[in-house]
Amino acid sequence: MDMAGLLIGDVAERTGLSAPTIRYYESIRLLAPPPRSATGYRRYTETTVEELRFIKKAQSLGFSLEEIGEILKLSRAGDTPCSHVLDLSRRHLRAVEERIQQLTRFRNQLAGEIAKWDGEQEPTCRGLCQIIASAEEGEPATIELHIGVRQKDKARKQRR
Amino acid sequence: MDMAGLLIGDVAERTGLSAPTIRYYESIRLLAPPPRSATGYRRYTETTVEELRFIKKAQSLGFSLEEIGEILKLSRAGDTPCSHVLDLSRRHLRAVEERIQQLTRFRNQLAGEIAKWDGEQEPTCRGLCQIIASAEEGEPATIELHIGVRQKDKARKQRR
DNA sequence: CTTGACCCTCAAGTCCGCTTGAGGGTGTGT
DNA sequence: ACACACCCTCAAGCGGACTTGAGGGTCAAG
Repeated sequence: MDMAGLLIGDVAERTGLSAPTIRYYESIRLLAPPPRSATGYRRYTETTVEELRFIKKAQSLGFSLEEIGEILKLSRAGDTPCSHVLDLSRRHLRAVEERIQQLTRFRNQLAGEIAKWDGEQEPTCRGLCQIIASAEEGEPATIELHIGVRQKDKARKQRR
Repeated sequence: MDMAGLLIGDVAERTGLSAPTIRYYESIRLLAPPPRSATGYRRYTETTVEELRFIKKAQSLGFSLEEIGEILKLSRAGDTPCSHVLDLSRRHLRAVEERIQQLTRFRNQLAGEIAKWDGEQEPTCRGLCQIIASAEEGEPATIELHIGVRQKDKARKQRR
C-alpha cells in the first residue's frame, strides 16, 4: 500500500510503449528517473504519460530520440536562453517544410502515374508494363521511371 | 588499359556515396554485381550512377533499402505482374499522403507558435520563457507545449 | 622499379532504437 | 503458505545502414 503513482506497467498500457522501452528511455536520460516506492518500484504520474505520448508523436514526425531529448530539456527548463528555443524551433520548422515539399513533389509524380495507369482500362498488364519498359529508355515518368531512371537532381550532400 | 567503365571511385564521386557503401549495396543485392575487369575491378556504367541517385532520393523520402530494392526489382523486370506494381504504387502513395498531412499539421502548429513569439518584440527571453513555463501548466501551446504537454491523440499502435 | 593512389575481400565495429533473457524480489488473492 | 502477476537490474542480442581495419593486389607517373 505504497499509496499511489502509476506503475511502469500502467504507463506502458496507457502509452502503448513497452515497460522495457520506458526503462530504456530513462537509461538514455530521455526521461527523468521517477521517484521509487520503498521497495524500488518506479512511481509515475500522468505527466510522464503525456511526455511519452509526446515522444511518440515527435518520433513519428521524424525526430530522433536525441533531438526529442533536446526539445524536452528546453521545455523543462523554463529559464533557458530563449533565443535558443526560438532558433531550435525555426530550424525544425525549416527542416519540416523542406521535407513536406520534397514529399509533395514525390506524391504528385506518383499520383500522376497512377492516374495515367488507371485511365488506361483495367491494369491488365501489357500496357502498364510497356510504360515501364519504355520509361527505361528515358521518357517522362512512371513510378519506376522516376523510380529507376533519369533522375535529374544533383546529388547533394547527404547527412553524416 | 582495360578500356572503359567507371571505377567504383568514380561512381562514388558522381553520387556522393562512399565506395564501401556501394559495395555494401551490392552485398545486400540492392545493386547487381557489375562486370569486372581482368584484374577484378568493378566496372560501372552511367546507369548505375543513376540507380544510385535514385536510391538516395528514395531513401531521403523515407523508403528503406529493402523497399527500394523491391521497387528496383519491379522496375527492372518489364514483364512483372502489373497489378503488383500498381498495388505497390498505391500503397506507397497512401503512405506518403498520410505522412504529408501529419507533417503539415505539425508545421502549422510550429509556425503558429513561432509567429506568436516573433510578434512579441525581440526574443529577449523573459516573455518567451514565461510562455514555456506557463505552458507547462496546461495552456494552449508553444513548441514545447504541444511538444511536451496535453497531447490528445490516442496512442495508436506503432510500427513493428 | 619504386611510390602513391586506387582497387579487392572479409571480418569486425558503430550507432540507433529497442527486445530478450537470466536471475531475483514484491504483493495480492485464495 | 503458495501461486502468479508484476517489479527490479544487468547483459546480451538484433535489424538497419553503414564504416573501419587488416592484409594484399594493380597501375600510371617519375
